[in-house]
Amino acid sequence: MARKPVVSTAILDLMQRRDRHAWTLDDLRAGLAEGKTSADFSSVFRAAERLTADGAVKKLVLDDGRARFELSGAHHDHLHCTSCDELIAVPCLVERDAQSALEAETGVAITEHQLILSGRCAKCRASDV
Amino acid sequence: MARKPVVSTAILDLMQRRDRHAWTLDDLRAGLAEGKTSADFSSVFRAAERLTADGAVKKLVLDDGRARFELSGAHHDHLHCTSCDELIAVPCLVERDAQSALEAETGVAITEHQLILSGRCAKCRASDV
DNA sequence: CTCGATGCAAAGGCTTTGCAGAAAC
DNA sequence: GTTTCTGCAAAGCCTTTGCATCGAG
Repeated sequence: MARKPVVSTAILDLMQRRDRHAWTLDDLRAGLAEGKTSADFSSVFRAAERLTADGAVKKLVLDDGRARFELSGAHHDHLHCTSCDELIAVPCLVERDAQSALEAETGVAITEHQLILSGRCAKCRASDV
Repeated sequence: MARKPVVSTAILDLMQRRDRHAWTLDDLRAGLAEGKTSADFSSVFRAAERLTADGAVKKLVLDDGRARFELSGAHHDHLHCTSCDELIAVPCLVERDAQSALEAETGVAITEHQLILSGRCAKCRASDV
């Protein structure tokens, strides 16, 4: 390495410091901009891409077509509030036995899954009527 | 209605006739082009959008950012082959009890979920090495 | 000097929209 | 004539890439 990956480091730092669970590229850029290490969008993109490849963060894409990044950790599923767009981590709800049975039946070697539950969070339901 | 929605009709017809489970907009356009009613991309887009709103088809977005459309029917989950990109319908694998418990705990009113299992299908695993 | 990291700008991929023309009633 | 559907073209939204520059070893 001929130069420290300033942006990558700042992103990890940001993600660890803040409470937010999942970040879009723009969230990350905005977050960095609030601090000392503001960065160009493409730099944020490349840093996030690299962190994903390195396994430090995980990327997931929602229906809106935008990617979200979260710190790596134990597998979990997600709850997405369709009103405020918040993404909440929840324990895995997929039946393991059924998944195994499915592999046997279909011949597909399942390597991972992504479950996104959608609804309106308590906050949003309380706020408007 | 002052005009028959030719494209919408052709799309439904196509989806019912062919074996394919999920269609991208481009798949639909190509499929129509093979038949008599080829249509412009925007027309396909609007027809699919309308069919989705009417509940005739369901739309889902994969990690690649492209939307797929499938005929409406009983809820099911999906198995996505990362090699050949095929999308296979499979029975729902989400634990209902756990989902209910989650609603109670989080206060989120869950309206739907989308589960996509990823892996390589038997065909793809057999074809290379 | 060398190599990776960054910024700027432009290109890509897919979706979405504006507008005028065409078809059905 | 009125209404809705279509095609064409253009704009949008995010993501991705090319290229020159910069900075640390």
